Amino acid sequence: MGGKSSMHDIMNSVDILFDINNKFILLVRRAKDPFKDFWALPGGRQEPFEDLVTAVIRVMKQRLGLVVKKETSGSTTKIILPEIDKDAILHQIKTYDSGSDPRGGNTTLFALQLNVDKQKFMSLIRKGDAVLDVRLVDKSSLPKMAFDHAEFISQYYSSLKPYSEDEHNYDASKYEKPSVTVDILIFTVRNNGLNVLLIKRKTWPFKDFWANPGGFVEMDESLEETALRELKEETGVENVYLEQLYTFGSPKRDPRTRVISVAYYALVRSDFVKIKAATDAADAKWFPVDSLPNLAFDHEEIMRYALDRIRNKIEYTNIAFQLLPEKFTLSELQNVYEIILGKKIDKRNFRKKVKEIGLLKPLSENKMEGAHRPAQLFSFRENKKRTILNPGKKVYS
Amino acid sequence: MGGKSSMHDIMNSVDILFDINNKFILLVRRAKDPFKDFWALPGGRQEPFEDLVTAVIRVMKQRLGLVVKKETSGSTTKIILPEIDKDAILHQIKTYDSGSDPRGGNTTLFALQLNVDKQKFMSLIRKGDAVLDVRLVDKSSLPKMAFDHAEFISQYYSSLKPYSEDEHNYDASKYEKPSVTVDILIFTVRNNGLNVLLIKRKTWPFKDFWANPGGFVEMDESLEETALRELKEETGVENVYLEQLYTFGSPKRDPRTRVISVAYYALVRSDFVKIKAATDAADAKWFPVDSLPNLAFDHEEIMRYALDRIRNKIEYTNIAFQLLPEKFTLSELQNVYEIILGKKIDKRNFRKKVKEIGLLKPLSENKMEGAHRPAQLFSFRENKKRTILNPGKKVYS
DNA sequence: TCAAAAGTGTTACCCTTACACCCATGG
DNA sequence: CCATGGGTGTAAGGGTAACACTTTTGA
Repeated sequence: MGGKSSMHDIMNSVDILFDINNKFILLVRRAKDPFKDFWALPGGRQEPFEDLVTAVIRVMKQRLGLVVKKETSGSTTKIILPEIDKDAILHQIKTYDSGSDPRGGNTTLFALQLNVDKQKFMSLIRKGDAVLDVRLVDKSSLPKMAFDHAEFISQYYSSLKPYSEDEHNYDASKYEKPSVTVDILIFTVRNNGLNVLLIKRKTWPFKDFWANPGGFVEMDESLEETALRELKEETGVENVYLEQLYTFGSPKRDPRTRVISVAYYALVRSDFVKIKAATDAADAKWFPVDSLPNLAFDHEEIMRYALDRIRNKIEYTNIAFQLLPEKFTLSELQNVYEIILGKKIDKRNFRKKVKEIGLLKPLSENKMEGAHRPAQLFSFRENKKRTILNPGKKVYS
Repeated sequence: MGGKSSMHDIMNSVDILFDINNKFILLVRRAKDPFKDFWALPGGRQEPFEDLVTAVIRVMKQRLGLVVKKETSGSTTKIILPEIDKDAILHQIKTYDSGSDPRGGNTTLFALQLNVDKQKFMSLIRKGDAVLDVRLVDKSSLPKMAFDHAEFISQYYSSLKPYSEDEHNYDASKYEKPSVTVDILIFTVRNNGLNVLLIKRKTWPFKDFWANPGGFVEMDESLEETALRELKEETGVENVYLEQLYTFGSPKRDPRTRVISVAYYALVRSDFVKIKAATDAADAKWFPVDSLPNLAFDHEEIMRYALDRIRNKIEYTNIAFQLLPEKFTLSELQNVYEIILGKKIDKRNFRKKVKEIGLLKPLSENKMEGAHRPAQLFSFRENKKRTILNPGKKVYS
């Protein structure tokens, strides 16, 4: 294992950031070198074979005279202050290595966020071991700090994961809000297959994975407007079939923060599309839906959902028309159905139904292409509302 | 500082989770005790006074023959694999204490997420020091693991990320965020009609209007959990049919602020329900859907949407069963269909279909009620998946 | 003249719908 | 004995699905 050990006595330690009312931090003034007389986060050594959490609790007692109880469930530890009937989750924030402490060993930073009356909280605190003074300090005006504690604190506040707050307070503005994005699945028929437009992510998380295009909802636009804006940014197209698919909101679906994503899907004519890689994408490409790459986030689940919806919906609506140019042949129309449904349809039955519902306007032109009989061209009558595959069914728009 | 040190030679170590294509994990088989022959995450000791990141890179080289470069900016480290032109952020996941390793010391888990060709990646790997074998293993079928590595992996995938870090320091707070609520439309069959539960608002806006129950999405609960929580708060019921309906997000739908509402609907048995007015409601009451009062916000639109969905869905799914008690008569079942569809169904045709699909289990009991012939009771067979009204149709759950 | 796609009807089967009378019970 | 809802079968009609050969063109 690694190089030979050189038998130093390495000390690990723990530091504690008491985040009080999201305003104050509890600091202690050090009685000993290194950094004698400097302010620091309360902390101390982790004894050999001692748990990190045990060390934290011991340090609270020895440095601050603070007696707490703990309650563990799974990998979560709750710290309880019985005298003031408060509790909070003990969060492990980050482990810093020896660069930050001349004594060597690693230092693991923990944080405890409490919403309490300042006086009440401080009444529980007593100057302990190796401590000259204890004080609540406003987080925006910190004194000079020992070790790298200023850096610890600034990292804590710049990347704090949301904590849950008191349930009793119903003021919406005090609640932590999730981010809301609109993801859009853009489908087209191309190269004899159903294709979807994906973009390649160029940052963490899921760097180099392919993903559905999407973006944040602006405060003054509707969800559909967001979807249309994204669609235009990615493809340049504007008048297409667009439908809300589903809203995905698992708390952990995006590792950065809570993101709720409203998924839309669009059906576009591939000959209209000019792919433009938007700013947040390294690359953009059409993929056949039956040979997709690894997708980012939960986009595989979203994709499955969309394909189900399209295949289901094409049977009782006329959405397939969105994928055809203005003038088209009956074979082209049938081809779209076959591609989306993934199965062959009988030619005579298909044509019989198409013609009997009167949704198509026969044109006098023919499409001459290839060494075979020319095909008659048709266009759509907008007003009619019956479906092709199930003419007896109602049409749901 | 704490108790007196007892001069043990404590070893800290690092473990590395290669998260490949969001599907595979790189494991090594250990050549030495402890846990000889077991599979483990690649890892190794952190030398005294060695950086955590340096230890990680050294371990990659010694255990896996993997030569990487690093690039540090701020507290973020990027790992580069020059041979295959890939890079990824090295994430510090969590520090585990000595409980997880009999040798004592803390173990810090790092993760590296890569989207690469499996073969290409493995071509960079060579069995190294103290390693019998190296393999990419599907994350869903892990072998028995050394130490607590199975636990490490499971915590990693449940996204235990103490806080988020990103090259560009992703800062969700720089965008203004909308509020997100879940509204829930609770339907039941009661008094020979389809009814919906509404609550009376007791504050501005729409004071004294009736509205669908709803509430804010908490940061750590999924949308469905929010809906279930609201449902339980309002009605006390827990095991019901619940389905996401649609997400409403017009910028002006709530006069207070931007509120995006994810609507769910539930079908409940009215005999199970005990209406409790939650704290934010002056009153809660069942209303027949064909004589609704004025509704707050855009709740009339949401209601129309829900009724469309239910009436449509009852024809090709078995959701109606949710509205019946465990034992019921065929007339009661037919009644539910007639109430929801708002039209009469032929008794003989209905019974013929119900019986021929075998979804019902005839019971030997009768229901004796009123001055007429007793009715046979039935219960549902859960396993069958054909619909009543369109037995030929597929069933969409 | 051959390959390739366009174009064209009929039939069997199954599902849906319409329809009327007897049965068992309580009052 | 009568009012009330429970319980039962058949036939017509319509939509779906299966099936094969001719037409037109370019090479």
